[in-house]
Amino acid sequence: MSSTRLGVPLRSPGRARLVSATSATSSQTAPSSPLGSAAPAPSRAGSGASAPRTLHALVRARTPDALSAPAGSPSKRILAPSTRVHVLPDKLGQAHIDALRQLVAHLGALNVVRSSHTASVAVSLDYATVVLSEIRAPKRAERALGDEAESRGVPVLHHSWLTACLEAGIQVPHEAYQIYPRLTAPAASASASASASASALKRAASNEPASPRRHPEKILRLEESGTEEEQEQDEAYAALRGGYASAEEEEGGYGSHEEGTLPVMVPRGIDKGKGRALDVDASPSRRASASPTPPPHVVAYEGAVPAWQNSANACFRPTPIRSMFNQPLVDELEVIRVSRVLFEKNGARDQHNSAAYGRAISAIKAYPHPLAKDPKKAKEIAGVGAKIYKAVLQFYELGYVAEARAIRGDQSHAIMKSFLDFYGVGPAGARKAYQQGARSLQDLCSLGGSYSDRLGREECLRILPDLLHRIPRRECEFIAELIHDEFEKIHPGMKYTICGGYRRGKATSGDVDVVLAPDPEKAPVGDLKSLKHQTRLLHQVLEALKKKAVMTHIVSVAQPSEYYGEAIVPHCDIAEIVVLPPSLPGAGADATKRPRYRRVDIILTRAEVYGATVLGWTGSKQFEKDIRRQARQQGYKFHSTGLVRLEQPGVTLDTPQEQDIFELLGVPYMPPHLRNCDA
DNA sequence: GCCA
DNA sequence: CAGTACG
DNA sequence: TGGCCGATACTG
Repeated sequence: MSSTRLGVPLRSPGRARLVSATSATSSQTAPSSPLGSAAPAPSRAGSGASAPRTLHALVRARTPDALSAPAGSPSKRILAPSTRVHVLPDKLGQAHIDALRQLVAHLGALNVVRSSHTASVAVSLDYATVVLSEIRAPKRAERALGDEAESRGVPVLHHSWLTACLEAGIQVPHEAYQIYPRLTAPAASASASASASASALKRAASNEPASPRRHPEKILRLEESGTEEEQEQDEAYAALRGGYASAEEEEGGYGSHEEGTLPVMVPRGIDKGKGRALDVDASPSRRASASPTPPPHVVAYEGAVPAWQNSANACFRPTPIRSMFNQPLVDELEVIRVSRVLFEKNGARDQHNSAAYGRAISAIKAYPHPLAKDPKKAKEIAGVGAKIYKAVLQFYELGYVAEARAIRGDQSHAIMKSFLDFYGVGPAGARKAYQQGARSLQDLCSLGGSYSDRLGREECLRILPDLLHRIPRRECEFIAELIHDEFEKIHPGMKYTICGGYRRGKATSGDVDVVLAPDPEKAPVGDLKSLKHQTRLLHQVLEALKKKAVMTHIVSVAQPSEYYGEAIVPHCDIAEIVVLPPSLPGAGADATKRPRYRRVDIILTRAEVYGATVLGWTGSKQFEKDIRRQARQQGYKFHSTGLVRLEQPGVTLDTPQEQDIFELLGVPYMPPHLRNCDA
């Protein structure tokens, strides 16, 4: 392993691929894979004569091509893709079993099929999240399951649950169909319709209510990293109350952050009162010292806040950090979205499924009325279609969305979701790692690590846990100042903005995004003479940061293309690095606490496109996607190196300020605090 | 999954 | 090329 | 029914 620590090679150690890592641990692979275990439904029995006519008829009637469609690309996704179904053969004819399996696949779930070699029922039950049967007697079901499965608590449902889901067009709660374990509340007979016993379902579900405070995935965290999340939630709840949160200091040594004092922003569509929002701009002159007075990094935004409008485009809708009205619903749908991300394949339209959820979630988050009062209003929200509308109704009828609840209860989902938090691990990597038996950070690192397999296991375990911790605002500012100072030494007269979640007002950030450019206002040196100078400047600063032992790793330094066809186009110079900041000045007694490694993005751009770069790095993700869509629609293309007209590619328009871009695109200026369009 |  | 990152 | 952010950029 090349010494990546302190001796930072300008060749990046890279964001390593988990996939390509050492293939050591495969011992525990077998029974834990959610994917590898599933076998496609047998397709031969398409016209099984002895199969119950009703079932086949149902499938055929609603989706003519369902039976011929390959398992794995369901035409309707009604069950969570993480649903793994085992069909108990008892009392069911083979044709009936096959039909059920096809229905399972059709609904988007996976069949768990016991291989003929391992005749053990227990083994295949190990994969299953649900068992289907014709049996109606709990005692018989228990016997059929065997000891091991029983201890795992996989519920046995009557198979009519499947057709109920198909009919409803959405996954329905399974309490009414559950045979074993027997529910305390007398569940309706298996054939009863789900809606008939809605109140019973409510009771049955009450032991697992949809609550925004549930964090099942926390189990996986290495350290006690819950506090930051809670901090952020406290802030959110304070915002909901319209009050102030007293943010307890958790990140000792770095002073307290004060985002609890952010006032609630009320879009004019809700309250006729004059919209007043805040902008966050880090400028060295407004450095935070103590915090009796308003937080210095928060600058009032005095302009008018755009009113809510029912646009399918997030950039037209003011969206605060948390919805004051519908956040629990947003959180519920987000669970489903993440599961779609984890399971989406590359080939099908699957890949846009999660994006559709993302847009709907964003639209609901921005919706300025409580849907609880009138859930039917949801179908009028642009971005909410037939399917998600059903989910909304279900949420207010039952208190949860059945699919989301099922996902929450799925341990494999929780684990894979937690893998996504690691740098360099995406959906494919998370799936693969899980499949190979990884269940923890340690496992992940020994599989090859997310962030650099050159780091090796030890280094990996040393750095990655730190990177999971979110960064308080105060420290974001401190780090940005360190970096800006280095730029000033080499090229005086630079301005900078801390972008990302920080700029959107979040209490903590996953990393620090610093956008810098020569400031024409105050530059004694003036603008950089050329893009080459710009690139060189960045490298000089990196060198300096390395010397000072502030920067410990270079993740990557972008070498963007200089050409666009014939034309030379301007680019941003981007460095993704890891820093180990010295303790904050004034940390006092708490200075004993060791600092953490932090991810930092340094973006060096030109004054003429400063607005575009800041806009592009402020987010949120959904906001960026949608403002780009809007740009397309208006005959432009936008990205963080500038705005260009489609007719004249190669000519980058001057956009020194964010407002310039909003204006050109016909979008009302949205202050950063209202661009929180992701769940 | 949603929409032009 | 797929996978991932970056908002 | 086609398109969904970026003529992103990097790694293996």
